[in-house]
Amino acid sequence: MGSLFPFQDLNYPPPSFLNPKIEPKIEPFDDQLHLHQPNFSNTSNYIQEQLPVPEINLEEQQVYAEFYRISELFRSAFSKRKHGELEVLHPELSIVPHHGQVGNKVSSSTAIVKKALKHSHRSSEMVRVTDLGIEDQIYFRDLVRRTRMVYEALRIFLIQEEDNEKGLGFGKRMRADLKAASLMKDRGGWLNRDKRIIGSIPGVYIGDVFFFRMELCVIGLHGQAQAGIDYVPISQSSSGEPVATSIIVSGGYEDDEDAGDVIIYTGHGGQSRNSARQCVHQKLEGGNLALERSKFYDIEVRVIRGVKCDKAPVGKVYIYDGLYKIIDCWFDIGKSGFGVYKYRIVRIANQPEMGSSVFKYASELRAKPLSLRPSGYLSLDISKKKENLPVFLFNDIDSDRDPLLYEYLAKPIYPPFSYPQMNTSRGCDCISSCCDGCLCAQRNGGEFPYDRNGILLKGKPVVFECGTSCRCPPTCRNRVSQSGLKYRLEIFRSRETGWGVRPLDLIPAGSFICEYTGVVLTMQQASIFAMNGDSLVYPSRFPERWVEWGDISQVYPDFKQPTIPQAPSLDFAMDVSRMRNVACYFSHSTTPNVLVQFVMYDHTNASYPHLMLFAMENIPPLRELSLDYGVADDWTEKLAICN
DNA sequence: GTTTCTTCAAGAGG
DNA sequence: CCCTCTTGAAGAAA
Repeated sequence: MGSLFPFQDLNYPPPSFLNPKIEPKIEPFDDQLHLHQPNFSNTSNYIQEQLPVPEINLEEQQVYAEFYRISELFRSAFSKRKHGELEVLHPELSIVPHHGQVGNKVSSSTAIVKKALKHSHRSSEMVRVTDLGIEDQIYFRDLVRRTRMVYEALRIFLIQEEDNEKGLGFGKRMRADLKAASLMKDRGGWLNRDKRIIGSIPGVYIGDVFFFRMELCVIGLHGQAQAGIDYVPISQSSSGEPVATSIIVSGGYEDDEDAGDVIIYTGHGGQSRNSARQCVHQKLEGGNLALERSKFYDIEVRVIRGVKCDKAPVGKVYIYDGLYKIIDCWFDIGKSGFGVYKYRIVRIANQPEMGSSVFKYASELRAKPLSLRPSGYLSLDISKKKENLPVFLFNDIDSDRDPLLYEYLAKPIYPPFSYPQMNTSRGCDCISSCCDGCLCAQRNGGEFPYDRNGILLKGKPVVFECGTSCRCPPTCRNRVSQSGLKYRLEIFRSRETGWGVRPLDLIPAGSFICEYTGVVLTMQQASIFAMNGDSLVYPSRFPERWVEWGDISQVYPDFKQPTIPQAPSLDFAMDVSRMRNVACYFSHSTTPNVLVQFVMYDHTNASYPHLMLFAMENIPPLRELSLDYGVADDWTEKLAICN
């Protein structure tokens, strides 16, 4: 089977960049300034009596035929098994605690992210963090991920709250991006404030995507709310010289030239108010001086690019592109005839590919896949139009064609008895779009599960979308996950994870990605099926990652993740041995970027919810998608073996 | 510690 | 779509 349980853990950066044998180093920085010799480290039981089958079309009949075929398999085997044994085969639902299990080594490095207090300014102590072991990498990735989830949850919460108070589209909007950051700062929720980190920030990977400048401040990637150059100021540097830490290249200066690996960057200042034109000479001070000093001492800077992106809330995203060095610095006359400081900034070799160029590549790939990659495609749509977007199948490393052997199943096959009997279910009576207080909102605990953009607001034990018995149109905002793919996906072959899945689009955090499909089996059916050595997925084994999504208890301690509607009993297994969809190829990770949210909409059997997959973070194009399959209780031991 | 100043934000309106 | 205005918050410097 191979691909069903891709248990190879997927933790970025990919293993080829790791060297787990090396102890983490947190180097004091000041000495290096004086030595002038920086050391840049490389960096149902099966219902016997048949219930009436609802009216179905031809295609669905074939699908049901498959269900009955499998049911028949069990019918013969079922009688030989006893209930007691079945219980044993049904493992307890286990919620894997993921935190604080990362080993003792971490404790040394956690010091650098110790929560800052409310009034504290940034520290003046400079450090460089390199050669983190894989456990530490996972730890920091998780920390950054969680911090970003809080930020995003808070931001969306503030917007929702404002909408609820003032109604849609009236008056000026509050700056939720700023407000969320400010609230987190007050609670000490910002990262990396007790040390100034030179070089890469632990837990932030090249290619990571941000929608707001303030988010860069929150995680400590770039500490300036607006200024493009962040640096350790003179007053805080032991050598009396400023040191640049990070720059943002976002096209705001007319004299910039961005060629990717090489940037001609303009210093800041000299611009008139409300205009991007130079109107006075720049001075060698502040960030300009810091960049010059960083060049002199050969110190690397982080580079973040602002890149146009229609899907982003502000038409722009910020992409972390890795470390660069300033190799040249001069004073020049700019296009407007005033003096500007210019810096030639070159990307350091042997880093993962730049996020911004991956962005560009992915957009070309969407437009003309075959001209960019003439060989390697096994299918340009493995779903054969069953999905509303093509699902690519790509393998350029070996001859494995395994995914072609399975029938593509866009929706799971539920047992007929899970569908409602005629006219027994009720839906809402909303005509255009669902409104507050309608039946469907009540089912979800009085609020809608999604925002206007279809972003999942909070993880819940189960989400009720509007269904077949509702009168609202398909465009209703409570029909997010039942509408199919919105982002293009590619199943691809990887040396690290076997078969995996990656998007061709940027997927914003909280977005619906796809459903996990297969043939739904009762536990009794499943237990027999499992004896035949076939591939089953048990929904109850997915750790409850949804509790992490939309959790703002860090800022509002009273906040509790909803426990209503009640958790489904999840008394089923999903058979993917013959029919499956793209979700089946997601890799496993203990720091996943995708979560499982149970959703009900088309049938009434609460034990058989849909397994809907949502993005837990902003997922850049071509980054592999990963799910927590809940199999890695012994993960740390496994790691030890791998190393 | 406080105040002033600058700043490659982001929203809204023209 | 681009320009301009407004509001805004952090951090550096004084």
